Amino acid sequence: MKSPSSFEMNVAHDVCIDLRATLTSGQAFRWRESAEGIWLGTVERTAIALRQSPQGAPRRFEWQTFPTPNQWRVVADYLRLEVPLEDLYADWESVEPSLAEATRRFRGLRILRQPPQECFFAFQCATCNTVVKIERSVKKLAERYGEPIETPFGILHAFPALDALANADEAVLRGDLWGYRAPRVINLARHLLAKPPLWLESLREAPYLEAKAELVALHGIGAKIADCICAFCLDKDSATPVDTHIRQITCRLFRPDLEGKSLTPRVYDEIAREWHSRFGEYAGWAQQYLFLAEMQGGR
DNA sequence: GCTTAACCTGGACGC
DNA sequence: GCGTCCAGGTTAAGC
Repeated sequence: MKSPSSFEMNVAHDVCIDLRATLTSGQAFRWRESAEGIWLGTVERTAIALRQSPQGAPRRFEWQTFPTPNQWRVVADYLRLEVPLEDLYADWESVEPSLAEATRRFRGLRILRQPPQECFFAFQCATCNTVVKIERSVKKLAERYGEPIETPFGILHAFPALDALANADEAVLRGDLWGYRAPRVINLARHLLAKPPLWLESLREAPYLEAKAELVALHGIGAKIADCICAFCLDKDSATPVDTHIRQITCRLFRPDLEGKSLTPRVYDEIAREWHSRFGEYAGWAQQYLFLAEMQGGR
Protein backbone atom coordinates (compact mmCIF):
# COMPACT_ATOMS: atom_id res chain seq x y z
CA MET A 1 0.00 0.00 0.00
CA LYS A 2 1.47 3.37 -1.04
CA SER A 3 1.71 6.17 1.46
CA PRO A 4 -1.41 8.35 1.52
CA SER A 5 0.88 11.36 1.40
CA SER A 6 1.38 10.74 -2.35
CA PHE A 7 -1.76 12.77 -3.11
CA GLU A 8 -3.35 15.91 -1.72
CA MET A 9 -6.62 15.95 0.18
CA ASN A 10 -9.09 18.79 -0.38
CA VAL A 11 -10.78 20.40 2.60
CA ALA A 12 -14.51 21.01 2.97
CA HIS A 13 -15.40 23.68 5.54
CA ASP A 14 -18.53 24.44 7.50
CA VAL A 15 -20.32 21.17 6.85
CA CYS A 16 -22.16 19.39 9.64
CA ILE A 17 -21.04 15.79 9.24
CA ASP A 18 -19.82 12.91 11.38
CA LEU A 19 -18.11 10.53 8.96
CA ARG A 20 -17.82 7.63 11.37
CA ALA A 21 -21.46 7.74 12.40
CA THR A 22 -22.59 8.16 8.80
CA LEU A 23 -20.44 5.44 7.26
CA THR A 24 -20.93 2.83 9.99
CA SER A 25 -24.62 3.28 10.73
CA GLY A 26 -25.76 0.29 8.73
CA GLN A 27 -26.84 2.05 5.54
CA ALA A 28 -23.72 1.22 3.50
CA PHE A 29 -21.56 -1.83 3.95
CA ARG A 30 -18.29 -1.32 2.09
CA TRP A 31 -16.54 1.60 3.79
CA ARG A 32 -13.33 0.77 5.62
CA GLU A 33 -11.02 2.93 7.71
CA SER A 34 -7.28 2.97 7.02
CA ALA A 35 -4.64 3.14 9.71
CA GLU A 36 -4.36 6.89 8.94
CA GLY A 37 -8.02 7.44 9.79
CA ILE A 38 -9.03 7.77 6.14
CA TRP A 39 -12.35 6.25 5.11
CA LEU A 40 -12.22 4.48 1.74
CA GLY A 41 -15.20 3.58 -0.38
CA THR A 42 -16.58 3.68 -3.90
CA VAL A 43 -19.46 5.40 -5.65
CA GLU A 44 -20.09 3.82 -9.04
CA ARG A 45 -16.63 3.87 -10.68
CA THR A 46 -15.19 6.56 -8.43
CA ALA A 47 -13.20 5.71 -5.33
CA ILE A 48 -13.48 8.21 -2.49
CA ALA A 49 -11.18 8.95 0.44
CA LEU A 50 -12.63 10.90 3.38
CA ARG A 51 -11.12 12.04 6.66
CA GLN A 52 -12.66 13.93 9.53
CA SER A 53 -10.38 16.83 10.44
CA PRO A 54 -9.24 17.66 12.95
CA GLN A 55 -9.99 14.42 14.75
CA GLY A 56 -13.65 14.32 15.64
CA ALA A 57 -14.51 17.83 14.48
CA PRO A 58 -17.99 17.70 13.00
CA ARG A 59 -17.76 20.77 10.77
CA ARG A 60 -14.78 20.04 8.54
CA PHE A 61 -13.53 17.10 6.54
CA GLU A 62 -10.91 16.21 3.94
CA TRP A 63 -11.70 14.43 0.73
CA GLN A 64 -10.27 13.19 -2.56
CA THR A 65 -11.49 11.04 -5.45
CA PHE A 66 -9.78 8.45 -7.71
CA PRO A 67 -8.84 7.83 -10.42
CA THR A 68 -10.18 11.27 -11.49
CA PRO A 69 -9.27 13.72 -8.71
CA ASN A 70 -11.33 16.57 -7.24
CA GLN A 71 -14.82 15.24 -8.08
CA TRP A 72 -16.56 17.36 -5.43
CA ARG A 73 -20.03 16.85 -6.90
CA VAL A 74 -19.72 13.08 -6.46
CA VAL A 75 -18.75 13.51 -2.80
CA ALA A 76 -21.32 16.18 -1.97
CA ASP A 77 -24.09 14.27 -3.72
CA TYR A 78 -23.27 10.98 -2.00
CA LEU A 79 -23.13 12.59 1.44
CA ARG A 80 -26.26 14.67 0.74
CA LEU A 81 -24.61 17.83 1.98
CA GLU A 82 -27.54 19.88 0.70
CA VAL A 83 -29.71 18.74 3.63
CA PRO A 84 -29.69 21.38 6.43
CA LEU A 85 -29.18 18.96 9.31
CA GLU A 86 -29.03 21.46 12.13
CA ASP A 87 -32.41 22.91 11.21
CA LEU A 88 -33.87 19.42 11.38
CA TYR A 89 -32.51 18.80 14.88
CA ALA A 90 -34.44 21.75 16.23
CA ASP A 91 -37.64 20.54 14.56
CA TRP A 92 -37.28 16.98 15.86
CA GLU A 93 -36.42 17.92 19.41
CA SER A 94 -39.38 20.28 19.63
CA VAL A 95 -41.76 17.39 18.93
CA GLU A 96 -39.78 14.58 20.55
CA PRO A 97 -37.33 15.44 23.36
CA SER A 98 -36.19 11.81 23.56
CA LEU A 99 -34.25 12.37 20.33
CA ALA A 100 -31.98 15.04 21.86
CA GLU A 101 -29.52 12.57 23.38
CA ALA A 102 -29.05 10.75 20.04
CA THR A 103 -28.66 13.96 18.00
CA ARG A 104 -26.07 15.21 20.51
CA ARG A 105 -24.18 11.91 20.39
CA PHE A 106 -24.26 11.47 16.61
CA ARG A 107 -24.34 15.12 15.52
CA GLY A 108 -23.56 15.10 11.79
CA LEU A 109 -24.95 11.64 11.01
CA ARG A 110 -26.37 11.81 7.49
CA ILE A 111 -28.46 9.53 5.32
CA LEU A 112 -26.50 8.73 2.15
CA ARG A 113 -27.51 8.90 -1.49
CA GLN A 114 -25.97 5.60 -2.58
CA PRO A 115 -25.79 4.24 -6.10
CA PRO A 116 -29.19 2.49 -6.35
CA GLN A 117 -27.87 -0.78 -7.69
CA GLU A 118 -25.39 -1.36 -4.88
CA CYS A 119 -27.95 -0.45 -2.24
CA PHE A 120 -30.58 -2.67 -3.88
CA PHE A 121 -28.40 -5.78 -3.85
CA ALA A 122 -26.60 -5.15 -0.57
CA PHE A 123 -29.89 -5.19 1.27
CA GLN A 124 -30.83 -8.50 -0.29
CA CYS A 125 -28.17 -9.85 2.02
CA ALA A 126 -29.75 -8.33 5.11
CA THR A 127 -32.46 -10.92 5.62
CA CYS A 128 -31.83 -12.92 8.78
CA ASN A 129 -28.20 -11.86 8.89
CA THR A 130 -25.75 -9.86 10.98
CA VAL A 131 -24.16 -6.58 9.90
CA VAL A 132 -20.67 -8.11 10.06
CA LYS A 133 -21.71 -10.90 7.71
CA ILE A 134 -23.52 -8.51 5.37
CA GLU A 135 -20.33 -6.45 5.10
CA ARG A 136 -18.28 -9.54 4.35
CA SER A 137 -20.73 -10.84 1.73
CA VAL A 138 -21.01 -7.54 -0.15
CA LYS A 139 -17.22 -7.11 -0.10
CA LYS A 140 -16.71 -10.57 -1.57
CA LEU A 141 -19.32 -9.87 -4.25
CA ALA A 142 -17.60 -6.65 -5.32
CA GLU A 143 -14.13 -8.20 -5.31
CA ARG A 144 -15.28 -11.13 -7.39
CA TYR A 145 -17.42 -9.37 -9.99
CA GLY A 146 -16.67 -5.62 -9.72
CA GLU A 147 -14.27 -3.53 -11.83
CA PRO A 148 -11.01 -2.69 -10.03
CA ILE A 149 -10.28 0.98 -9.28
CA GLU A 150 -6.69 2.00 -8.60
CA THR A 151 -6.06 4.27 -5.64
CA PRO A 152 -2.98 5.27 -3.61
CA PHE A 153 -4.30 2.86 -0.99
CA GLY A 154 -4.40 -0.10 -3.36
CA ILE A 155 -7.16 -1.56 -5.48
CA LEU A 156 -10.79 -0.93 -4.55
CA HIS A 157 -13.68 -2.44 -6.49
CA ALA A 158 -16.74 -0.85 -8.05
CA PHE A 159 -20.01 -2.62 -7.31
CA PRO A 160 -20.61 -5.26 -10.02
CA ALA A 161 -22.56 -4.45 -13.17
CA LEU A 162 -26.03 -5.96 -13.61
CA ASP A 163 -25.00 -8.44 -16.28
CA ALA A 164 -22.15 -9.72 -14.10
CA LEU A 165 -24.67 -10.44 -11.35
CA ALA A 166 -27.21 -11.92 -13.75
CA ASN A 167 -24.56 -14.36 -14.98
CA ALA A 168 -23.04 -15.07 -11.57
CA ASP A 169 -22.53 -18.65 -10.49
CA GLU A 170 -25.06 -19.56 -7.79
CA ALA A 171 -22.73 -22.07 -6.12
CA VAL A 172 -19.95 -19.48 -5.95
CA LEU A 173 -22.29 -16.89 -4.45
CA ARG A 174 -23.51 -19.39 -1.87
CA GLY A 175 -19.91 -20.03 -0.95
CA ASP A 176 -19.33 -16.28 -0.59
CA LEU A 177 -21.71 -16.22 2.40
CA TRP A 178 -24.83 -15.36 0.40
CA GLY A 179 -26.37 -18.73 1.23
CA TYR A 180 -30.02 -19.11 0.29
CA ARG A 181 -30.02 -15.49 -0.90
CA ALA A 182 -27.76 -16.37 -3.85
CA PRO A 183 -30.47 -17.42 -6.35
CA ARG A 184 -32.52 -14.38 -5.31
CA VAL A 185 -29.66 -12.05 -6.25
CA ILE A 186 -29.23 -13.66 -9.65
CA ASN A 187 -32.97 -13.62 -10.38
CA LEU A 188 -33.33 -10.00 -9.31
CA ALA A 189 -30.40 -8.99 -11.53
CA ARG A 190 -32.17 -10.68 -14.47
CA HIS A 191 -35.42 -8.90 -13.59
CA LEU A 192 -33.64 -5.54 -13.53
CA LEU A 193 -31.98 -6.26 -16.86
CA ALA A 194 -35.44 -6.84 -18.32
CA LYS A 195 -36.59 -3.39 -17.16
CA PRO A 196 -35.92 -0.20 -19.13
CA PRO A 197 -32.37 1.15 -18.66
CA LEU A 198 -31.93 3.15 -15.43
CA TRP A 199 -35.31 1.95 -14.15
CA LEU A 200 -34.04 1.84 -10.58
CA GLU A 201 -32.58 5.36 -10.83
CA SER A 202 -35.86 6.62 -12.29
CA LEU A 203 -37.61 5.76 -9.03
CA ARG A 204 -35.91 8.80 -7.50
CA GLU A 205 -38.40 10.91 -9.41
CA ALA A 206 -41.43 8.88 -8.26
CA PRO A 207 -43.38 9.62 -5.07
CA TYR A 208 -42.30 7.46 -2.11
CA LEU A 209 -45.27 5.10 -2.01
CA GLU A 210 -45.16 4.61 -5.77
CA ALA A 211 -41.45 3.74 -5.69
CA LYS A 212 -42.00 1.36 -2.79
CA ALA A 213 -44.86 -0.37 -4.59
CA GLU A 214 -42.65 -0.91 -7.65
CA LEU A 215 -39.94 -2.49 -5.49
CA VAL A 216 -42.25 -4.71 -3.48
CA ALA A 217 -43.67 -6.06 -6.74
CA LEU A 218 -40.30 -7.77 -7.31
CA HIS A 219 -40.06 -11.30 -5.93
CA GLY A 220 -37.77 -11.32 -2.89
CA ILE A 221 -38.33 -7.71 -1.84
CA GLY A 222 -40.63 -7.08 1.08
CA ALA A 223 -41.64 -3.91 2.86
CA LYS A 224 -38.49 -3.57 4.96
CA ILE A 225 -35.96 -4.03 2.17
CA ALA A 226 -38.02 -1.74 -0.09
CA ASP A 227 -37.96 0.95 2.59
CA CYS A 228 -34.19 0.57 3.00
CA ILE A 229 -33.74 1.06 -0.73
CA CYS A 230 -36.14 4.03 -0.74
CA ALA A 231 -34.37 5.67 2.20
CA PHE A 232 -30.71 5.01 1.43
CA CYS A 233 -30.53 5.57 -2.32
CA LEU A 234 -33.79 6.96 -3.70
CA ASP A 235 -34.06 10.19 -1.67
CA LYS A 236 -37.26 9.08 0.11
CA ASP A 237 -36.51 10.90 3.35
CA SER A 238 -39.78 9.91 4.99
CA ALA A 239 -39.21 6.17 4.44
CA THR A 240 -38.73 4.37 7.77
CA PRO A 241 -37.57 0.76 7.42
CA VAL A 242 -39.09 -1.22 10.27
CA ASP A 243 -36.78 -3.99 11.39
CA THR A 244 -36.55 -5.85 14.66
CA HIS A 245 -34.59 -2.98 16.28
CA ILE A 246 -36.93 -0.21 15.14
CA ARG A 247 -39.85 -2.26 16.33
CA GLN A 248 -38.31 -2.50 19.80
CA ILE A 249 -37.51 1.24 19.88
CA THR A 250 -41.05 2.10 18.79
CA CYS A 251 -42.60 -0.10 21.47
CA ARG A 252 -40.33 1.35 24.13
CA LEU A 253 -40.68 5.04 23.25
CA PHE A 254 -43.98 5.54 21.48
CA ARG A 255 -46.22 2.49 21.34
CA PRO A 256 -46.05 0.11 24.31
CA ASP A 257 -49.38 -1.29 23.13
CA LEU A 258 -47.58 -2.94 20.19
CA GLU A 259 -45.23 -4.87 22.49
CA GLY A 260 -45.37 -8.59 21.75
CA LYS A 261 -47.38 -8.16 18.55
CA SER A 262 -46.09 -9.90 15.43
CA LEU A 263 -44.71 -7.67 12.71
CA THR A 264 -47.61 -8.24 10.32
CA PRO A 265 -48.10 -5.86 7.39
CA ARG A 266 -50.69 -3.99 9.45
CA VAL A 267 -48.34 -3.53 12.43
CA TYR A 268 -45.50 -2.58 10.07
CA ASP A 269 -47.62 0.19 8.56
CA GLU A 270 -48.77 1.33 11.96
CA ILE A 271 -45.15 1.70 13.17
CA ALA A 272 -44.12 3.50 9.98
CA ARG A 273 -47.07 5.91 10.33
CA GLU A 274 -46.08 6.57 13.94
CA TRP A 275 -42.63 7.80 12.87
CA HIS A 276 -44.01 9.81 10.00
CA SER A 277 -46.62 11.53 12.15
CA ARG A 278 -43.94 12.56 14.66
CA PHE A 279 -41.06 13.51 12.39
CA GLY A 280 -42.69 14.25 9.04
CA GLU A 281 -40.76 14.68 5.83
CA TYR A 282 -37.40 13.59 7.32
CA ALA A 283 -38.71 10.74 9.49
CA GLY A 284 -36.14 8.34 8.03
CA TRP A 285 -33.29 10.60 9.11
CA ALA A 286 -34.65 10.94 12.64
CA GLN A 287 -35.08 7.20 12.83
CA GLN A 288 -31.44 6.61 11.88
CA TYR A 289 -30.25 8.43 15.01
CA LEU A 290 -32.25 6.23 17.34
CA PHE A 291 -31.34 3.15 15.31
CA LEU A 292 -27.62 3.84 15.67
CA ALA A 293 -28.00 4.59 19.38
CA GLU A 294 -29.78 1.26 19.78
CA MET A 295 -27.10 -0.62 17.83
CA GLN A 296 -24.25 0.97 19.76
CA GLY A 297 -25.90 0.70 23.15
CA GLY A 298 -24.50 2.85 25.93
CA ARG A 299 -21.06 3.23 24.35
C1' DG B 1 -55.44 -11.37 8.37
C1' DC B 2 -52.43 -13.95 11.38
C1' DT B 3 -49.03 -17.77 12.37
C1' DT B 4 -45.62 -20.87 11.07
C1' DA B 5 -41.79 -23.06 8.75
C1' DA B 6 -38.15 -23.01 5.55
C1' DC B 7 -34.29 -20.82 3.78
C1' DC B 8 -27.67 -20.53 4.64
C1' DT B 9 -24.20 -19.87 7.86
C1' DG B 10 -20.98 -18.30 11.35
C1' DG B 11 -20.45 -16.64 15.89
C1' DA B 12 -21.99 -16.49 20.72
C1' DC B 13 -23.32 -19.02 24.45
C1' DG B 14 -24.15 -22.76 27.76
C1' DC B 15 -22.92 -27.21 29.08
C1' DG C 1 -15.80 -29.98 21.76
C1' DC C 2 -20.61 -30.04 20.82
C1' DG C 3 -25.41 -28.63 20.46
C1' DT C 4 -28.47 -24.76 20.22
C1' DC C 5 -29.85 -20.29 19.20
C1' DC C 6 -29.97 -16.15 16.71
C1' DA C 7 -29.25 -12.54 13.26
C1' DG C 8 -31.44 -5.51 10.14
C1' DG C 9 -36.57 -10.68 6.12
C1' DT C 10 -39.44 -12.91 2.58
C1' DT C 11 -42.54 -16.17 0.96
C1' DA C 12 -46.09 -19.59 0.76
C1' DA C 13 -49.17 -22.59 3.00
C1' DG C 14 -52.47 -23.47 6.44
C1' DC C 15 -55.84 -21.90 9.51
